Parts: sequence; C-alpha cells; structure tokens
Amino acid sequence: MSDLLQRLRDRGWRLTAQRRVIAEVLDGEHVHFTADEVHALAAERLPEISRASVYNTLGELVALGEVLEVTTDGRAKRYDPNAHHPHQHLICSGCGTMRDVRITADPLAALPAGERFGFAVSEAHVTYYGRCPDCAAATAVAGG
Amino acid sequence: MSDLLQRLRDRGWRLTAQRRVIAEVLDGEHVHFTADEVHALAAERLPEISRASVYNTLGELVALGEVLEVTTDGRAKRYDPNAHHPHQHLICSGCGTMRDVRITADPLAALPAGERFGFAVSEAHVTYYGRCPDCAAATAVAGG
DNA sequence: TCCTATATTGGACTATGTCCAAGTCAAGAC
DNA sequence: GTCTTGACTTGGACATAGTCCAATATAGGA
Repeated sequence: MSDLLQRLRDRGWRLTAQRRVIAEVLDGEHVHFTADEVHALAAERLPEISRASVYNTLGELVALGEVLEVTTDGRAKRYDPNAHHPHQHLICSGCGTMRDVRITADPLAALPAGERFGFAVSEAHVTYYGRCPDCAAATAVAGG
Repeated sequence: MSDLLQRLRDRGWRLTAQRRVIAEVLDGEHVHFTADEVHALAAERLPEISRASVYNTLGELVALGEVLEVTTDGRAKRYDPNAHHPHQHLICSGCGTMRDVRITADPLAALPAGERFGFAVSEAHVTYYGRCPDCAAATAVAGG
C-alpha cells in the first residue's frame, strides 16, 4: 500500500496520520470492509480518528479510482482496494463472506443491442451467490 | 396483478385494502420503486396506509418470490415485480433510471471451477451501467 | 519558524429500515 | 347476518448508515 500512498502524494494529497492508517487497513487480499469496520481497525492504531474522516477518505479514494465501493445487500457499503485488477464478486448467501473472482467472458457481449434501449453501456458488474464450504458443512450437520 | 392477488389468496393471505393497493402500485413493466415511493403511491389511494405495512407487505412478497429486491447504489432498496421472468438490470449512471434486460449467455458459465473457492454457486446477478439517451443528450448540450 | 490552505473533529441531522404493543378487521363458522 | 379469532395494521420509538458543518488542528511550502 505504500504504492498507494505514493500515488496519492503525487496527486497532491496531504499525508496525514489518519489517511495513513486507513490506507494500512485497506492493505491486503480479499479485503471488503464496511466503513465502520475500517473505522474500528483504524482506531486500534489511532484511537482518536473520527468516523467523518473515515467516510471522507473512503469517498476520496473511491473518487480517485483507488478503491471500489461495493453494495450487495442494502446494508453498509463495502470498500474493495483491489481496484486495479478487474474482477467480480462471489458472496456466501449464508454468512456474507465475499471473494474476488475473475471470469472468462465479457458480460457486455451478452447484452444484445436490442436490449440496450439506446443506452451507451460502459460497464457490467457480476455478482455470484452461493454457499461457502463452511456454511455448507454447517447446513449438512444441522439440517441433514 | 389480479393474478398476484389470486395467488396470494391461494396461499392463505388475507386480502386487506392495504395489500390490494400495494399490489396495484406494483403492477406494470419496468417498475422499480423504493419502499417510500410505494408508500407515497399507495397513500394516494389509501391515505392512512402506514409505512410499516408497506415494509411488511414488500418483505412478504419478496419472501414468497413474487417480487425481487434490488440493491444497486447503497441507497434505498427497489422492488421489482417482474419476478417470474429471469432478467438483469441496466441502470443509467446519470439519472439512475433502471430497465429490465434479458441476456444471451449464462453468467454462471463464465466462472471457472478454479475461481469458485469451494462455494456451491447457485445464482448470478448482472448489472449493466451506462448513460440513457436523455442523459447523453443533456451531457452533449451542457458539456460539448 | 511561520503561514495558510487543507484536513480533522464531534455532534447534529437525514435517510432508510426494524420492532412492538395496542387496536382493527377479513373471512370462516354458525 | 353476526360472531369470533387470529392475522393484519398502526404510530411511534428505536436502530443503523451516512452526510454536513463550524470550529480547530496541522502538513508542507516559503
């Protein structure tokens, strides 16, 4: 994530302690935290960080294209730092766990011109749902 | 939508005035209202209808599979009565207008086994984004 | 070191959705 | 037609997620 900090500095960002810890929290694979989770994790390192700063910073990162905002269930939005590698999401319908996945076909090709209603279609998001191994095992034990 | 009312009656639903007007509001093509919109439209016919009844009824319709719940932007959920015809959604990134669209490929086929992480994948939702004709025209006029 | 534009803060505020106890009523029984 | 009863509706309190703002603090250049 120091790459990220460097890119942000290059764009004229002031590198505050708050922004640093938020960037650190967002470092890793298959990271999909809510704003509140980011706040809680950031507060472990910087206890006085405010919710407003977390929302501000996440919003800026999204606007800069460094982080993706993912809304799946109508609950809190999740923030995905894997913004430079196109991917889709696979979500467990049991526990809500989310994985990044790569697909082998371009979903835009599946939308015929006659179904575009004159829109200039530019993007497609695919979300897969299923039971993760843990939830499947739990169901097998509980439900037979 | 009288079909819907009949199906609900067959399942033991009590057909109250509230449920009738909600079913009427949800009648039509490309209907994707929020709960508040459903409430406002229902209140035009039945002024004393409460928000709680709207939320209750929409939740029950979703549980019965008669209406789909669509979350796209982290704002209010939308309710899509076109539940018996598989489809995806096309959304205008300008004004948020939503259309139902049918696609020509099964998105599940695009997710290789190696990307399933042991999940029992059962469903895929595809959401397309683009500018609708109206917003494209507005941009052309305003922005050049 | 100083300056200033930018960032942070806490708290009020909005939007969306859930829950509950009390009152109401649809529809079957007679 | 009227009675009965359990399901339905209601208003309002509550919960959660997110936004906004004026006051304060600070990063980084001069």
